[in-house]
Amino acid sequence: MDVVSPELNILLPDEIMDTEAIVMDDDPPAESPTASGQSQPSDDAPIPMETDVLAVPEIVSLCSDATPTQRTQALTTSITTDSTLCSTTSATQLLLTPSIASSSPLTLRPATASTLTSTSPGVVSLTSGGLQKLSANHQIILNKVASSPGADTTRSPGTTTITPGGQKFMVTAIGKSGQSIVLQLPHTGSKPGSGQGEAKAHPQHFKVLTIGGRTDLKPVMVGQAVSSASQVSTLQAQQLKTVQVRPDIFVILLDFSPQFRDIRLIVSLVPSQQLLYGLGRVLSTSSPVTSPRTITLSETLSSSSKIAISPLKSPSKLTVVSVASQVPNSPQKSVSLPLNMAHLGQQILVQQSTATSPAKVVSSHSTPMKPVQTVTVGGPQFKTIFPLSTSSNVQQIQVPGSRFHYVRLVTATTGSSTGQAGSHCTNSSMTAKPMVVNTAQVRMSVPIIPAQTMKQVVPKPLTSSGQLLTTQTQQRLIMPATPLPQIQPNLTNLPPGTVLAPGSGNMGYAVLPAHYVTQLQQSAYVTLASSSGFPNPTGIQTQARLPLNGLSTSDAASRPRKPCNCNKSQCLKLYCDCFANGEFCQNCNCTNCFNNLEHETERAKAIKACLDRNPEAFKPKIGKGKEGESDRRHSKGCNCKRSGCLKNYCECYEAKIMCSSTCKCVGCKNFEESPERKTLMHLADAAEVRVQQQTAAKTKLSSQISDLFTRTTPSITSGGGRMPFTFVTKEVAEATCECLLEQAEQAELIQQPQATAERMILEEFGRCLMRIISSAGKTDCPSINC
DNA sequence: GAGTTTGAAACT
DNA sequence: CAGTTTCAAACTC
Repeated sequence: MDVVSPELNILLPDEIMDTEAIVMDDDPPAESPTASGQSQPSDDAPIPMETDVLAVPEIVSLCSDATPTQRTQALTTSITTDSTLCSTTSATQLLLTPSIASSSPLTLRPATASTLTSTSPGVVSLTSGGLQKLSANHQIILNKVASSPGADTTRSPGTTTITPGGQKFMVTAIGKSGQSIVLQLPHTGSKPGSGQGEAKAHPQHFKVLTIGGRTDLKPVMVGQAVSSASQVSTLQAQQLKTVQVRPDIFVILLDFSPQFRDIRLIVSLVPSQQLLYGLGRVLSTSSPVTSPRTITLSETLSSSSKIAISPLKSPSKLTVVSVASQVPNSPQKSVSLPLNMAHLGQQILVQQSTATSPAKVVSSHSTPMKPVQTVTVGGPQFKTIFPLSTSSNVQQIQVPGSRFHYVRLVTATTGSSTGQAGSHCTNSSMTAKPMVVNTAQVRMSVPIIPAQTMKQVVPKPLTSSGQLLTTQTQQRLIMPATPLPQIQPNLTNLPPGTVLAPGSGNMGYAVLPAHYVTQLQQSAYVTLASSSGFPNPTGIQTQARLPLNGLSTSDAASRPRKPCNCNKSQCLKLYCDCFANGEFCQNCNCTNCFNNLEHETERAKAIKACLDRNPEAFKPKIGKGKEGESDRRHSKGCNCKRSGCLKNYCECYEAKIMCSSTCKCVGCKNFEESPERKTLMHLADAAEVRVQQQTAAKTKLSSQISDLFTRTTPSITSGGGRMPFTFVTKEVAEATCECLLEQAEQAELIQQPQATAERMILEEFGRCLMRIISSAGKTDCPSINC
């Protein structure tokens, strides 16, 4: 099912996600449409609140249009913060993990509640100044819900009640008086608003939020299911606000402690009846938080998914993770897509939709998630959420003029998502005030170039439509927010589907180093797995075992990258290829490496320093030619002295381009008419051709032998088996001769003496015979490889 | 694998 | 900008 992410995209204007920008509206909209079509008039007295809300629907049923059966699904949400990471690695994790039980309600417990008491079996009330009562029914009621079924009528301002056995999760007094939002959560075998006893028949599993660590608050097991979940946490929520931008989508604003004040829970009911919820965070300009954090959102309804997103360091940046879930009865599976963009404070909005695929553990590259792309362009804060297609892959995109590599997350699924993406952009640009480039109008000449081979690979221009892959449904461009003004002009060439969003202040541009996502995925998984007490699905530990530098197996194969061996540069200098390519060091041999998540600050400073020294430090050195490789040239030119520019010391030679007038090399032999260069090229070409011919010959031989098996009649047998000579047909003989000729040519190329050449040929002949004999001895059709 | 060579990056 | 130093990759043995 498609995730209607544009809604979220539209529904998340700046003022919603930006704490600083939120303008509380004391007057609710006269008509506050609700997804459920219900109306929850609130005649209760105004409840004191710490914050107001922009708009509050009376009742919003997340699955209002869903059938009772569809409503049977339940959610369990947990937000945890690994404080240990914060202390040790300056990284904080925020985990939102609805999981465990299929019948668990969405549980959100801002744990900054000063007190948490268990009023009755299965009922836990926690009180805080800004929190409201939470009822673990299959509803989330925001603001007043006096008449809501299952609501705790005894609630009081600042009280949050969690009733595991119920079917409602109620949050009251978070909005204006008389206003409420009821998030109807599906619950198996129970009606919305049904009593607690029914909930007992369907044990609830709670996972409690943990964000930050208030010393004055003890982790509390909420309900019996919490004990089983063993995921007790503390959420430093001091205020809870709700903002409904549209009838079907609203945002729960959780004002946590200062360091977590930017956390947002976004819940939406998309037209497809999907429940979308997720975390978003905004770093306000006043946010003192500078330490890197990782936000991981995970959900398990009948399925689970995880998204890890690093929070932003730069002010007014936004990271939103949204998870859409449905598939009430689909087999359990684990889906993970951590997106961590923490390093450079990039903007990321991620929306995920779990698919109805059979139970399986999906790797990071096959996860049925729909990553979104967000490009920060500068200006006021903006956020966009796009649905990310399932089975997304990561492709690298090289933005002209930028050495950084953008990542395009594409999906293997075919469909009309491309147009949909454009539509999203259009909608976003129409709805959202911040400027959003309609990518449908963008013409992108962005090649997808492996980062490591950037200097060597001729960029592949896109088609006129800018569409690289016809099968991709979404193009995602995720860029960290490192300011790279120099690439600004090139952003106009972003591919369709790219969303250009204004950044915050001077942090105009976000650049995603190559394999940023994949690398961060791996990192996030590691971090996730290390989260204390987190019920890590088995898939998490296995799905993110990416090869070098976060590359997928296929990527690694196509773009092998050497691990660096830096010792003194901390991998924060351009000496380090990883750093120079905008990648994290992973599986490298470096020591004292700072090019990782744990050293965001240092890395950001190093990037800035490099840019200060050379604003084009991260631009590709090899300029892209207009018509291919012939026009490629080193932008700066080499400065070789002794290598003659015919060794890999020379960047030009390494990039397989000839030196140009920009080079300052001495004794250069890397020019068109250079005999030395021609010799090298000839040898290289000869070697390549030789390998190809040899491969072809061997393949042919194998094919001939295989064919022989199929054609040989059983009449020619000896003792029940075919005689070896029956396999030496004309075709086999020819193929063998080709192998021998290839061997002879090879011996000649390497200038071997005649005796050696003869020996090589004979050895090859012997190998051919052995293959033939071996094939003859097999009963099945063999496949012989020389 | 250790040592050397090399040239870009960093520094002065 | 030029000279020097530092650094890590490329190269050799």
